[in-house]
Amino acid sequence: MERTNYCGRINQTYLGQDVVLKGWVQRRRDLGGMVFVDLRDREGIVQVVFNEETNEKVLKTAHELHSEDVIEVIGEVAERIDGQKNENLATGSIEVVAKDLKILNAAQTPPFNIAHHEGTSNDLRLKYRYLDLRNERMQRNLMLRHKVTHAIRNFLDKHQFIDIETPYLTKSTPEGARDYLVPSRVHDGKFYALPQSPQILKQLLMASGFDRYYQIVRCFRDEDLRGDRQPEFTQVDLEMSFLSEEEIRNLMEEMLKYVVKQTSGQEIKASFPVMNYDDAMANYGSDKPDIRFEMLLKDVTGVVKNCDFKVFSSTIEQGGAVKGLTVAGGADQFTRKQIDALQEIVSQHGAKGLAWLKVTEEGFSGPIARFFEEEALQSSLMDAMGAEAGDLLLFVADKLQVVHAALGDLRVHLGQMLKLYAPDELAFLWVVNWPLYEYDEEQGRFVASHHPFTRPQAQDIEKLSTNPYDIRAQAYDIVLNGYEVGGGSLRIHERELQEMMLHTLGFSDEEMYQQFGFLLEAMNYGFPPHGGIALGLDRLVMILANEPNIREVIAFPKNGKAADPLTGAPSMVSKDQLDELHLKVTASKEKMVADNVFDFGQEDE
RNA sequence: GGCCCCGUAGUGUAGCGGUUUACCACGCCUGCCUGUCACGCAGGAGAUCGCCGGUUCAAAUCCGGUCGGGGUCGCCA
Repeated sequence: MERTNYCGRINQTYLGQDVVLKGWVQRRRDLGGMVFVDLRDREGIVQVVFNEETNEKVLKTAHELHSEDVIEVIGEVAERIDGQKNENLATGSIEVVAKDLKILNAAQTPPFNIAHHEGTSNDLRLKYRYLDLRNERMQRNLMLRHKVTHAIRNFLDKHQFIDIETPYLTKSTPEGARDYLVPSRVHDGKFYALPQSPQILKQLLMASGFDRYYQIVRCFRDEDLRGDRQPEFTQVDLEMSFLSEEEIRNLMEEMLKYVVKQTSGQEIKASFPVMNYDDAMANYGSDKPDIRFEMLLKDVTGVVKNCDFKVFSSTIEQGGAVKGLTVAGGADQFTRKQIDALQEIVSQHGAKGLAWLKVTEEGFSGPIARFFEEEALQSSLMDAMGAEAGDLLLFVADKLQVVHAALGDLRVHLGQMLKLYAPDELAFLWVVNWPLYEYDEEQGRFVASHHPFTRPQAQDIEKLSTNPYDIRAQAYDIVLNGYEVGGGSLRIHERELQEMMLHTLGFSDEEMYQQFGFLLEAMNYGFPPHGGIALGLDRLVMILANEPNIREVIAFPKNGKAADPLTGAPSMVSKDQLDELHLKVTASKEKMVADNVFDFGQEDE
């Protein structure tokens, strides 16, 4: 029989009608003379009733049902009498009285509780991902993801964007993340690289005159994973010709508001705040500030420069800085032990310690209070920190970079710990005026802070040869709730400027032509002014879904070691395969076998 | 690569040198039960305490190593 309805979609309008349902047994409640089954499909759950009056034979089969059996039920939709309705269930006011039951496929007992997978190890969930994805939360997340991409495509189509695919087998380029390499059978000893992003190709599409391009595209980076980073991830990749930075930002803002409206129903009216990179670093200690709450970093370097607390004064003497956070009302909230736990957070970022003061009506208290007894010092410190009685003051003294990293992270932790924002709040902002270059101490050279095709700000171009560190880029990041969900820039479209840029990055002429010759050459043939942005789709969906980890919005993610416990990838390959690819593996066989921990398909019987 | 945390029945956990025959809950199996909804009741099975080594009269418990997982710093233009 053909299915007539989704379980979760049955409601009062079907009363008295016969329905054919197909789904999974979420739960059986067997009362002997009657059986209740919670039947589940992608749209939800409905209660099915089996009893002797309707069909004795069917009741007998119902006694044998197990969790996750796939069944077909034919029955009549009936209203539940008062007192039997279930308020916690969307379909709780009705039930399906079964007339017929067919077991389409019986199931083994699942290896973990599918409906309540909280606390189940990540590894087990990934190994049986197809079961984990039956969980309501996972179904909801993947459907949300679908709605987000659907809304994006819808919006971009309306705005004349053209979806164009770019190759996955492409050329390895220096700069940036490590590439995933793909060996070539046809070309001895040569490799393709999977794209870290389609950056150059989308620029070339601008040269071709497509004017507005987009692609929802997989990107690959062979770097260590994090909660918000997977080795393969999805970008909403866009490029536009003839638009200014502001025009691009406005369009993206409109798109993001549209996406939020379409998926969560939330209407964001105000325009996104635009913050200078320098201000973000100074006030939030981060280039992706979470502006759902205040608690700004306060600079007290000038105030404590000459104080008797040597940790402060000598750090400043050596060129460092002292900054702090004011935790409003925190004096009574935090025990000594809890403050020690905060210390752990800052030390992860290289800070040597976390100094603290509690502000009381009588002045400061705490282990370093004795250094701040002088009244003038006390009041100027209070002023600088914006503090009042009852507050907790936390300080880090170190190199400015360390201070920012430590306090920036501490701030985020405190915001979370003290619940300083609503759980479903969405706080977008733009971070602009990025430095074009950063100095990489390890490599002893400048590296592009965005990428080598980023356009310097017009007034700074002359500094390319004199003072690269001082150049600002026409680059912009879109930040949401403390996550970088996208970044873009205006690009260089003039050959001469692009060559200057690459020279500053340390490229010789030869290296430059070898790596990027095709791009430079394209710039000879009428390359339009252009710019673009790439949004991290996984992160965006993660935040909209209110999930703490990007894995929860990806159907088949990798684990922390970039492996897939479900399929067992990556795995060893045969010698024949290697030979054909002209490859020789030098890793020890023992190590590889030991590393191959995945076993499956083996029954224990 | 560094640092931190975790590995005990199918799942989640308790136990942290000897009163242990390794606790509890869920799940599983058997039986009973006609209005349950994480149904209930009675009974039952299920664990070489990740692995290797050491300390000890005695190790799930302490120590070292190793493997696996998670987080984080580095890394991620």
